[in-house]
Amino acid sequence: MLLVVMRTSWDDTLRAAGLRVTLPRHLVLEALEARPHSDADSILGAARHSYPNLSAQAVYGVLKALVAAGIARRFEPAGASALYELRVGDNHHHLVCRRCATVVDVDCAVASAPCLTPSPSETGADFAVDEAEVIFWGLCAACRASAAAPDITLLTPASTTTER
Amino acid sequence: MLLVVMRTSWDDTLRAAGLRVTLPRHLVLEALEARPHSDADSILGAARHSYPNLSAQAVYGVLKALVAAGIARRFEPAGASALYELRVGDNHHHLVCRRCATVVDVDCAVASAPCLTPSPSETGADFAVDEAEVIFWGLCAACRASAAAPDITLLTPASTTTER
DNA sequence: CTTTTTGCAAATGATTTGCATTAAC
DNA sequence: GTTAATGCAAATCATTTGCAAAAAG
Repeated sequence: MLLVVMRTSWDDTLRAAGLRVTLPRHLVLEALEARPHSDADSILGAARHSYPNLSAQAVYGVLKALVAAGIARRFEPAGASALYELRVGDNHHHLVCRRCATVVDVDCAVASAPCLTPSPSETGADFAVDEAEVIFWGLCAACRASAAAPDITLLTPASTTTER
Repeated sequence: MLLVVMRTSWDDTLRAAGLRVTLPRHLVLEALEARPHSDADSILGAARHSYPNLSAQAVYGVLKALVAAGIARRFEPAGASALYELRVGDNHHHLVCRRCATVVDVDCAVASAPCLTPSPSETGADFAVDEAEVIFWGLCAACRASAAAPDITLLTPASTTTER
């Protein structure tokens, strides 16, 4: 294996989680730090710059391990490939541009125990909610500006090929 | 094609949307009415009871047409297969049980123009939000009762095979 | 009769799985 | 030395696509 300088706090994060420190893991974490909301494929691409032999399955494996360890979070806004991010446990949500698919973080609008109260009274079902996943769909400023072009594929919840 | 009685309001709904009235479409609508939050496969199974020759692609095609026409809504909570429902345009959200995957509708907690305001002030990004997709994760009453069993696969946002 | 839908088969794309090899601790 | 991770190839699964035959209006 290549001899590379890999000594950041991420290594400690991995150890703290009981995970072995490996180059693939280090690179995936670095890629995610540089570009939050990346999918497995772009992480692979980024990591391969410094480690060409890295396999796709290794990336999937690393991501699964990170998510299981609570180091990373996985979400799947557009239905196609899943996205990952390292901001974990702060109950933030996402803003997704229907045109360019850009994802932006948004802190939860509500104060403390945010969206964890789905109008309990109205809810006929007795659920113990522990997490609220929120995705705001819309158009970012840039796309709104150049929104002239008609017949462009827009994103909708859990879909990739919807015409509007 | 089989000769079947298919004369409900759904036919008018289809016509109103400019879609031709066909048995497959009628059956898919019926299946969705009987069991909201179904995936393509269970819809296929239900529809085949009265029309054994129905193909999976036909169901996908019908569902896509219904969604495009605004008659059905598609969402994908657990990452695996997409779910469909006929409640459209009422901005309601979903409660999903991590254990049994049951999906329950919840009316939006906020009053009128609900979750369409992702703390505009805090949001650095200038987005024009037009829809908020909310999924509440938790455990339903039944699953909480029998929650004794350890090491059971629990669902998490956009994932199907996560151990907890 | 014209156009939309279906049915069938094959193709895609993201992600997972099995297994031998290799690197971490 | 053990055990956990990686690399490689093959396998899954939901969903889509291409095209000819059948049905709707």
